[in-house]
Amino acid sequence: MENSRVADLLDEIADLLELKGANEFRIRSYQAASRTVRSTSRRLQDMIEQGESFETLPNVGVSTAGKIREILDTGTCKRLEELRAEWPQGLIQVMGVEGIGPRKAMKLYQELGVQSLEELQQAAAAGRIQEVEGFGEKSQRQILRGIQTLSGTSDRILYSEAVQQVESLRRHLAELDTVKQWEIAGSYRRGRETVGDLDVLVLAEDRMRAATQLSSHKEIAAVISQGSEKLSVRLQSGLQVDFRFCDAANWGAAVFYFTGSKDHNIAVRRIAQEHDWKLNEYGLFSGEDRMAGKTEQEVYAALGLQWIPPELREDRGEVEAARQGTLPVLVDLDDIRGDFQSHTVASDGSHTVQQMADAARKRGYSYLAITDHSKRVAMAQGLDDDRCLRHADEIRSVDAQMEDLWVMAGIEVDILQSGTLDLKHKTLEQLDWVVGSIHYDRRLSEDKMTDRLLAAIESGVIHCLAHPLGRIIGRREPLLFDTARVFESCVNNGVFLEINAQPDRLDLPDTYCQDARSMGAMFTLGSDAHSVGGLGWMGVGINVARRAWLQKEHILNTVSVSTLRQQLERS
DNA sequence: GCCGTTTTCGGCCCGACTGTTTTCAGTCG
Repeated sequence: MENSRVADLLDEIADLLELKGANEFRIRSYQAASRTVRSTSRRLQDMIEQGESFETLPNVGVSTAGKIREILDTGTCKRLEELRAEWPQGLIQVMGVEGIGPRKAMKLYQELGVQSLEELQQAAAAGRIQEVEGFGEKSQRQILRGIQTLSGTSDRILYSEAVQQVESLRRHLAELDTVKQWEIAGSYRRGRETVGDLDVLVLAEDRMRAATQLSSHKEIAAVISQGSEKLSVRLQSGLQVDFRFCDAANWGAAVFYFTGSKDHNIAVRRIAQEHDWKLNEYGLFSGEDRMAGKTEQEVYAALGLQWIPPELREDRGEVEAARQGTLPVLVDLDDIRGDFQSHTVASDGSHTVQQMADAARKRGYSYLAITDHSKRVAMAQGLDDDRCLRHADEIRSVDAQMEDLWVMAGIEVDILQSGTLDLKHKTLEQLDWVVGSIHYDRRLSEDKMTDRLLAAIESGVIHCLAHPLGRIIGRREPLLFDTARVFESCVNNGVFLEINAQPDRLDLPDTYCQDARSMGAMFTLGSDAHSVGGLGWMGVGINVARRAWLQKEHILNTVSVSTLRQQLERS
């Protein structure tokens, strides 16, 4: 079982306890354990096999360690089953709607018998919600909106979660003697922020035997269909995986075809049609003759195209660029020399400045910006002016000990409702790196929100606008503001736009980056790591940058430390 | 339920907004 699945079950325990009105610290404790499990780079299964105790993990004590072991052994645990028996399963989904927490979910359950999202939707549509004490017309409207947001993405999982499923598949596939070659295609290969299912191409001579071996994967909950071309299964996590069998002769064509996107395929096929050729998953054909199909390169080349990186395959001009030989050289993870957003125990991170710095150096970075929260983010124990400056001193003393890493004294300062910043300019001016971001007062009119952002950008003290949209994928809508004006102001004021690499943020998203880039914007990548493991999210951020056609020269993280110092001195 | 100890139990995440009320509960980050 994968870490993410264990984390899901711990979260479910926390949710059910919350519904019950259990001790909030106990709830938080399960959530903390879940976060640890989710973000740790060690596989729990591996830890068991190597005889290591889960109690060595932060936020995991005797009790939770026992439950994790139980979950790994049996797929669930007694405590969870007890809690599940107490309340309707659907109430957790109801709690997932923005604006509905445990109390409201319980109230609606008790007053209206709402046990599921569907029943919530019906109750809201019928106007019954606003009749309940404590609710009104606005709550009812917000609930309908919230359900819509949820249903838009509920059938897709985050890319980062898919990565874990793929890792598990990878280990299984590596052990099968029937599988000669395999590749994950689809939106996963294109690096999309969410993934609906996995398309796995498999090269095997004996397909029947391969199918049997594939089906033996421990993570499979059910086989949906099985034939000579395709095996479809559903994993325990709910994710569907389609294995498609190919031959060596059409391998490239199949990889091309199943990587998509649909629109990209159509655009490429149109070129084949111009020549009276036919392009499908079995190859490029002139009449009955297969002209190409072994590799993707061969297929593209036969059509007079450069090979197109999967991240660009969205029919956003890449086919024309490939035809003219003008595809961009996309930024790569290897180009990244540092990270511009990270947190420590000074606010809501779980590691110290020293630990974060050591981890950054281990990754081969030349610089790491420590950007803890400012005081407005009270729940994170954000820093006031005094603490901010003292923290900067601490960062600099760590920096002085590091030979080949610049630990940048920074802050993530909140942009308040008025557009002023949460800390004094005099304070911010003493720091190496200032990112500005919005966490509160999210529901302003578009005009007010735009003015608020412009004020911050024009303040002259922020280097970077962090997670500009403030969205959480599938859960929180983006802030409403005039993106063109904001991007333009960033360009004019030399303020970088962040691509926040938190897997559920990925903010700015690719299409916004493309728009901003066309206006001349420059970017930073920030893992927004809240622990040493979190630095690893950089790779997910790179996907976004690549999908946005960004090159090395558009991204500050690719410059050397000396160039970075020069650039920051000038600005 | 975890953590860090003053090693056996107290502290842990708190401030502000929203929508509902008429003084505040619930939610959010």
